[in-house]
Amino acid sequence: MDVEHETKSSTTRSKAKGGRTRQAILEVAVDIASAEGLEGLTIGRLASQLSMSKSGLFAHFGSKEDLQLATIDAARAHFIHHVIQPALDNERGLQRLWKLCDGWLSHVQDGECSGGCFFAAAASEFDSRPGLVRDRIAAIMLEWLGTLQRAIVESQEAGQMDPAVDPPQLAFEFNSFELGANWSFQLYGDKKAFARAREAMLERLHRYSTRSGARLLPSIEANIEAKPVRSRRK
Amino acid sequence: MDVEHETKSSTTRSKAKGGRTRQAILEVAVDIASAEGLEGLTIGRLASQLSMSKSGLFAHFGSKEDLQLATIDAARAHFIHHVIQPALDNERGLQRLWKLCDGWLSHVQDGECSGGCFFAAAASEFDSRPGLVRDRIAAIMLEWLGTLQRAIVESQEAGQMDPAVDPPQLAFEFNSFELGANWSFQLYGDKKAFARAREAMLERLHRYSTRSGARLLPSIEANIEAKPVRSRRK
DNA sequence: CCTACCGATCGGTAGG
DNA sequence: CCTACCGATCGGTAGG
Repeated sequence: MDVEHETKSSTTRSKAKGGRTRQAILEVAVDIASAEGLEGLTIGRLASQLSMSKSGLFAHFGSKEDLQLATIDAARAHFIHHVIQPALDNERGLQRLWKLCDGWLSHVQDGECSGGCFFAAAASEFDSRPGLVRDRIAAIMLEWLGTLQRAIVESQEAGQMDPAVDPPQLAFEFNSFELGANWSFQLYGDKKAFARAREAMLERLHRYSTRSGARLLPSIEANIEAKPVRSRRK
Repeated sequence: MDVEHETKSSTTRSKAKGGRTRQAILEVAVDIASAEGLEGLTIGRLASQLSMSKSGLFAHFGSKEDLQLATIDAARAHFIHHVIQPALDNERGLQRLWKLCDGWLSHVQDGECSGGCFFAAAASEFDSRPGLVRDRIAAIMLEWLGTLQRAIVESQEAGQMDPAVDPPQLAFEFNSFELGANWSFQLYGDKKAFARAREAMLERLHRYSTRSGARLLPSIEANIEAKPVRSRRK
C-alpha cells in the first residue's frame, strides 16, 4: 500500500502520515529500549536520534508512560511476527512446540532484538515498579507462557507426548532454559548457552515423547546445525 | 567488639567510625539497589534515607561507580553468608549441591533481598553497559556458577552421581531454574514457581543419582514442606 | 561531616 | 511539527 499515491482526504492522509511517523519513532524506540531499558529510553535521546525536537516527538504520545506502552506493543508485534507466526506454520504437536522454543532462542541468538530479549529485560526492570507498564509486560509474558503451554497440551492431544506430563511444569522449565540462555549470552556473550538450552529441551522432548511422537524427533534434530547435541556417553 | 569503649588511637577510632558509617550506608544501598536497580540507587535518595547530606555521604565514595561497586560487594558478602556458608556446612556431594540450590531459592522466596535476587536484577540492568560494574557482576555470577559446578563434580567424585553427567550442562540447567523461579516470583508474585524449580531440580537429582546417592534423597526431600513433589502419575 | 553551588538532563508545557 | 521555557533531579565540586 503506497501511501504517497493514496487519494484519501487530507485529514486521512495526514493521519496516515502521523501513523508512519509514529511507526518510525517506535522502531527506534524498541531498539533503544532493548539496549538501555525502558527508563533509559528518554524522550531527549529518542528525539535526537530521529533528528526531531523533543516536543515534536512528544506530541505523538501523551506522556512517557504512553511512549513506553506503545514501545512495548511494538516489541510484541515484532516478537509475534518473528517467533510466534513461523511456529504456527508448523503442525500442532511436537514440531510446533519445538519451533516455538527454537525460534525464541534463535531470535535472541541472531541479535534481532539488540539488547537480548526485550521482554526479559523489561520484566526485570519493572518487576518492582507497579503501574500500567509493569502490568502490560506481565500480561505479554503470560501470553507467551500460555502459548508454550498450549503447544504442550496439543502435543499430548496429538498422542505425541506422555499425557502424564504436567503442562505448566514443562512450560516453566522451557521458559527457564530460555531465560538462562539469554542471561548467559547477554552477560558473557556465551553462544554455547543456546546449545545448552536446546540440549535441555530436546532431552525432555525425548523423555516425554510417545512412540508416535518419537518418530518426529529426528527431523527436528536434523535442523540443528551438526552439534553432537544428543550424544552423551551412556 | 564494642567500638564505643575501644582504647585505640583517635585516628584508628575515627577510621573505625568511618567504617561503621560506611557499613550502615551500604546496608541501605543494597536495599535500594535491590528494589530500584543500581542506577536507581541515586546519591540523593540514599542520603535522604540516611538523613545525611549528599556531599557528606559522597565523601565515603569517590564516584557513583565506586558506590555501585561497594554495594555489589556488600550484596556478595550477604549472599555468601546466607546461602554459600550454610551449604558448605553440609557434606560434599548431593546434600551440599541440594543445599546450594535450595538455599538460593529460599533466599529469594523469603524476600531476604527485597527486590528479588540482587545479582539477577543487576546482571540484566548492566549486561549492555560495559564497565567495571558489569565486569564485577559477571565475575560474581561466575563464582556462583563455579560453586554449583564444583558441587556437581564433588557429587560424582563421591560416587553419588552418574559420572556421565556433564557438570557445566547441569549447572546451566539448575541456574536456569533459579532464574525462572525468580522471574515468576518477581513478576507475578507466584510462590508456586519455587516448588516448580525444586521439582525440576529433584527430578534431575533422582535421574542422575547412583544407587549410593539415591539413599540420600529421602532425607533431602523430607526437609521440603509436604508437597507432593515427586508424585506425578505415571 | 556540612552548606552552597555547578552544568547537564530529565519529563513536561505554553504558544504558535 | 517548532522554539523557548519550567521545576526537579542527576553526579559532582568548592570550601570549610
